[in-house]
Amino acid sequence: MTAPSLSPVTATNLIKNLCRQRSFAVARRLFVEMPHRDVVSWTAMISGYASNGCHEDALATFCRMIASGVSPNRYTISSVLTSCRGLQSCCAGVAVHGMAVRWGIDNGAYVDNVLLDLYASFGCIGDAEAVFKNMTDRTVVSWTTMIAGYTRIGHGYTGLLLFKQMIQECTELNAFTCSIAIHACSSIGCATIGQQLHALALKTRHDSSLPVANSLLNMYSRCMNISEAKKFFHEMPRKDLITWNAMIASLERSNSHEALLLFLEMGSQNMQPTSFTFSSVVAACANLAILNCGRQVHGAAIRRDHQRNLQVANALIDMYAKCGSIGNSRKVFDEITEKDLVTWTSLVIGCGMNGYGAEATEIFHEMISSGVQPDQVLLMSVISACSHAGLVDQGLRYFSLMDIQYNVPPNREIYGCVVDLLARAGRITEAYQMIETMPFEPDETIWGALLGACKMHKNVYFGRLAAQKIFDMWPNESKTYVLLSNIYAAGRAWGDFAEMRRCLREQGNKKEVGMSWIEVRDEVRGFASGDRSSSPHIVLVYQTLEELIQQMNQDGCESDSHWVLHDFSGVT
DNA sequence: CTAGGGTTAG
Repeated sequence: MTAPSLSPVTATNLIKNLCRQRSFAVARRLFVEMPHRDVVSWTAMISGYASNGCHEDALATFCRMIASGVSPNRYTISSVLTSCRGLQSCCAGVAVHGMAVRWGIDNGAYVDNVLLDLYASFGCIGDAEAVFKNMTDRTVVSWTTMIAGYTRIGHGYTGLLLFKQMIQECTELNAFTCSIAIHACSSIGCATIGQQLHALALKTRHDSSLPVANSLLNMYSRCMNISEAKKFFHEMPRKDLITWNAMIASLERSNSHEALLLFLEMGSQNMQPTSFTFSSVVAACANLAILNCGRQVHGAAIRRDHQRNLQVANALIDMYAKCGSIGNSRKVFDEITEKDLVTWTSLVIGCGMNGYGAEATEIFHEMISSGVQPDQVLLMSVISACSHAGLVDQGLRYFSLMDIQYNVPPNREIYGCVVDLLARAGRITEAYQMIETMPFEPDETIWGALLGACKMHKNVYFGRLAAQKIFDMWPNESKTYVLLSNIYAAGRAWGDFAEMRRCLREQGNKKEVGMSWIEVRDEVRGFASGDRSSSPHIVLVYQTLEELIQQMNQDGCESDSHWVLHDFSGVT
């Protein structure tokens, strides 16, 4: 059958179905061969493209329609606005909005609802708000779009206020709105509202919707403790991939070992892991620094062709770096064709933490030459890499250039990093002056960096000062007492040392022992400093340590073992 | 011929 013999209605339906099957070429030929193309057939073609992700084609078809003298209607406008949003083109969206106003077709809830989403997703929440206020026929979609828009830009609380207003105005509540409201609640971490929303979901029976249940699971893991989330997960009558991914992602943040166990269980339930799953599981391996396991997960990702997913690849760079296998980080990095800022930052951080400061700066410059705009996280990583590699002056140069050359204003974290850079290098006075003159209130991490450096460089004067500041902010932080007492010990200020130890004992503030672990063949072995009973091979370990220290001393390196004794006496 | 939802990373 050829196009001319089809009725316009049949041809339109056919175009719609062909687009849904992604047979765009056939749909287009059918459209072109239609003897008479009215606004409905043009719109069918545009919306066929728009609702199947071909936004450029939708926009181009819209332009041809205008050029051929056919006026759009509200259906056309809402389809083409969908594509403007899909192309992330605020300009195109504003232009189409303007045309709609000129043609007098900007009314109607459908057009307004797309406009809301368009403005909200470009962060122009004020424009969205203006459209919303002028709407005479707000639907539940309008409310939901606004709540989602506010949540996306980090104003979850405003979103929840709108939700409350919506309920009061008796707008029907559906599962869409329910899940986005719960999401808004997770984003601000409010457990009380979260429980109220759970009750509301139960009352309205929307809890049986999987998206609602999944956002409740996410809410429990972000607003309450992980055991609540686990309980909810196990009690869910139905679970889909998103359910498993959400649970694994939340375990990755709290207990990476359990995340790996759940990943295995997911496989035994015949759920196929997605890129989401792999990025969480790779991150879990990174947290545990277990290289062998990480390589196996990498292999599993390759077998399922998820290693090309950018988030997975970025997680792999981080994982290899944290496992000390920076060469593999580089390999993964080199294979990524479309790198984003996180890709570059992951490698810079990886180099920095492995002591490759020069390489970190090289990669940074490579990124700048390729035209990517850096942000505060990246500049902090570069300065931190310089700090850890002892490239003090280079780090200071990046700091002084960041505002004028890279258009990145330094934030408090970056000032903290520079304080650390100076203090670590023994330039304690300069570090202190930096704290005093910076445009931010120093927090306990900044004073902590100074205090740590004072310990390293045995500076009693500034150590006492930094510790005092931290006591003012965190009176019960036993770590501070330990650090300061060690500084006193180093300065032979034994009276002060004894006083600090007395405070520590009086406080009775028992600190958890810092554990470390190492992967030996297929096993992970944990150990703590001073622990002489955790392994049958511990005698051999200490013998080897002694030999290393002797070797270091022979080579002219001063070993600093007396700190170890002070650090762990009194802290259990 | 038209609109809104749940899970990932530095």
